[in-house]
Amino acid sequence: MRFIIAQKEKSVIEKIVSLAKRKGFVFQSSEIYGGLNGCWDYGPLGVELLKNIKEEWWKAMTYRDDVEGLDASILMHPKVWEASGHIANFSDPMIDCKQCKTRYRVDTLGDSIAEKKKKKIIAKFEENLSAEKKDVLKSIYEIHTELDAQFEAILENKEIAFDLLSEINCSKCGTKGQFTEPRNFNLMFKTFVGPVESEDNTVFLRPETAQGIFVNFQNVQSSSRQKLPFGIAQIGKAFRNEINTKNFLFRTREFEQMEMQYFVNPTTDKKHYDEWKERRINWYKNLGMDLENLRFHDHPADKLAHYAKEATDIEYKFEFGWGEIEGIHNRTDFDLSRHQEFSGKSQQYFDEELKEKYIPYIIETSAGASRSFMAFLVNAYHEEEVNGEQRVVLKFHPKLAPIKAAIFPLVNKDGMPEIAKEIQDELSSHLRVFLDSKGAVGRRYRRQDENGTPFCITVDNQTLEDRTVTVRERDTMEQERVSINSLLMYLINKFK
RNA sequence: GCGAGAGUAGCUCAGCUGGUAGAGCACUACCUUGCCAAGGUAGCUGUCGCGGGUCCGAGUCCCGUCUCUCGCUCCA
Repeated sequence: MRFIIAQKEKSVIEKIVSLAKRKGFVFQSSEIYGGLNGCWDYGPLGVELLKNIKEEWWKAMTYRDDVEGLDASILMHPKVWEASGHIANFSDPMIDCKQCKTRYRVDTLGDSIAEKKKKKIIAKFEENLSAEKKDVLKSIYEIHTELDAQFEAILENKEIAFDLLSEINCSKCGTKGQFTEPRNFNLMFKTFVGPVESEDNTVFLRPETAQGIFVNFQNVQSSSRQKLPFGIAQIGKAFRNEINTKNFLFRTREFEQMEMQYFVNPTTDKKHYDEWKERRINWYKNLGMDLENLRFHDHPADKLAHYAKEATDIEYKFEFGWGEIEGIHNRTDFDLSRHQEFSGKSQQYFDEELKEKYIPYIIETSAGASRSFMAFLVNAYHEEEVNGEQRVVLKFHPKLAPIKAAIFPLVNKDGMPEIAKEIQDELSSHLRVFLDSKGAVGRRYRRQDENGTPFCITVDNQTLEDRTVTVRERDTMEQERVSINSLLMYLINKFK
């Protein structure tokens, strides 16, 4: 009996990573130095695609009378992150069981241990403790008298936590004394304002753009004279020091968000939440995302984040599974209340119509620009067979395509290159176009297919007679004759 | 962070048990053809991810490290 090992089919993601590199969509960051984990650079075509995605989002979200734009600073006052809950929730000490590799949050480790067992563990732990450490323990006992609180406090104390851990069994595999030392996982990047590195001037790179909007709520509202309901939109980079990165652009440490926070009267939250859900999924649909690859994933009530009353994700079906590309949350008045509390500045809004003051509720639509980029790229990727040959084509929506049209002289003689150049000059002040005269025309079509260019304009023999060109559509590969004079309008209509 | 696999030209890869690197495509120039890629001729391209070690000699063996992919874990 012989085993035939089938050659592993390359995953779509691998194909896309290599296509992205070959065509100049995405490169690995610092590649010549071996790369930096989870960091990627957008190349010539990638930056166009990303820019187009952001532009379409910006148009859809801010070209309306109830949404204003904003571009807040990446560095913010450290108190912002205390108010937002990021400092408290973002820095849990974790331990791993070396035996079975299970990871635990140290602060919740005690929850699953029975009281009787806890007593036993502590007794054994006290027995083996050095005199010096016993003093530490004493001071803890002075503050905490309850067993559970004592247990937790010991685990929170860096000096003696490990001694207690070595008496605890892993609840999964039962092994004792195999826990790693507690390590802090702070997901925020830390840096310093000014040249001196000290605790006092520590600041964080924002882990989300939303807080920049919350703290500017009143500035924007009063300067733009907006009345509720209204929103503030922002596109910008955010940073999270993730434990590990994954899946190409999907989980990275530096990423770009497209966020809109919509401020509403608390009694109308449900209505606005539903409306924005609908608008946001339609945005993806209208830009050509396949329906079967899109879905809402509602967060069950018991899994909601600390700030949310209702939450749903718009997910795209990647090869690795459904992945969130946008979150829509009803954040209630959590954020503004917290900022009011921490800053001491009122965040209330006076509603002229109702003659009442209240802290607005916030409906948030938080889209990942980088994740959308990846979803649009994956969604556009098609392998087709044309006359027995494989054709790779990126079927971007024309609005997203990095290059809108390519211009080819059929042959490099009889004045065709000159006419092609003329057309390029005319179109290029309106659209991003590309002139290519290298190689057989069929090959040039294919090259543009891989770039996702929706239209190819060819100058041929007939052009010399009647000033018309052929326009070849990317997906159908069908051609249409258009006169050079009306070419610009013809194309512009295609991008509406 | 753990486990598995991978890293050789811009891309896809070959290189058997160690003897200082190859193919196809791409790219450049010229010729030829002329509407759905890969005709001809010539040419360019690599300290074999990085750093150590063993050896007379390392792409090949050993150790470390970085990066990517997959599976866990994590994802407020």
